[in-house]
Amino acid sequence: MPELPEVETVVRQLAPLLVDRRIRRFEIRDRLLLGSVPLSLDGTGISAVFREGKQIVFEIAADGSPGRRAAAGNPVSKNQSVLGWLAIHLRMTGRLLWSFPNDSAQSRGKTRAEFAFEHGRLCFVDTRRFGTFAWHEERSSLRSAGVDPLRASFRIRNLRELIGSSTQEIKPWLMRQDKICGIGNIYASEILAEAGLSPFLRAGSLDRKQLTRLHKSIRKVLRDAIKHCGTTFSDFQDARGVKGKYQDYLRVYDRENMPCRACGHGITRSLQGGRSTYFCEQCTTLPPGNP
DNA sequence: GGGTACCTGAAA
DNA sequence: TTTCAGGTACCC
Repeated sequence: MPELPEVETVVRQLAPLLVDRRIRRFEIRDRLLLGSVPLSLDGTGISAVFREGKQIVFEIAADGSPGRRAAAGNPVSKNQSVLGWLAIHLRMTGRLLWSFPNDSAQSRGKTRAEFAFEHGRLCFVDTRRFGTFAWHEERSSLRSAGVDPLRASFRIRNLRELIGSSTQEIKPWLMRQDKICGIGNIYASEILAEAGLSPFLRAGSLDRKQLTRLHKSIRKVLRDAIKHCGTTFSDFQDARGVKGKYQDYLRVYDRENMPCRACGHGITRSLQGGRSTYFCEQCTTLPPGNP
């Protein structure tokens, strides 16, 4: 499910529900997750919820007493009570679903971990069981290697420096989390379609104009997707079980043989690194010798 | 770098 | 029955 926009959607919904709340009970039910959190979280508090790359992070504080709300812009992480950070990665099919005590029972599949609060519960559901929980004692160990493309400080020249003289094709390059974090298979195709660039171009071959278009498209596509609460195919749901809306706006992804929204030409599906790539042959110039 | 593996279920 | 799926870790 989740690339940057879907993770951001979940974080924005969970933060007001969870920050400064006490975890009554935290329970892991899937053996694949056992041992990932080396201490009991029962009775601890959540002092912040944020996104780091594609991870959802709960800052866990020792003092979970309610009403100890930190002043805005003054995170609890400044004081001594922070125990650590729980980083949740949803991988392909993970979901974090919130329900209030009086919500009617929803069908949500098998719950693999659950946080119980006074005012509701948060269930981690993950069909394919690829999702991970990781415990960090240092804030710095959370940081993903790649730069967050929505940070104001991410400029065209940063993109140019990251790409360098890479001979990798630009579409798989965009999905490299050690360079830019947050872009996955859907948005890599969408970003290139928005920029009018062939997914088969060598990353290091992009000229100044193409880099400018790429940089602009990365930010535009991710921001627009967040505005529409992400993309849903089969699995993604936000924290309240609602699907994203961005699939209605996709230019190319999952649209093989359907008409390009710009020129009407049929969308092509191809494979790169074993993963589907979608693009319009007419709106992009293929490098020589490519399909 | 690319291929394969992890795991489950839906669809072809 | 086979193929495919939004991610990433690990192997040459």
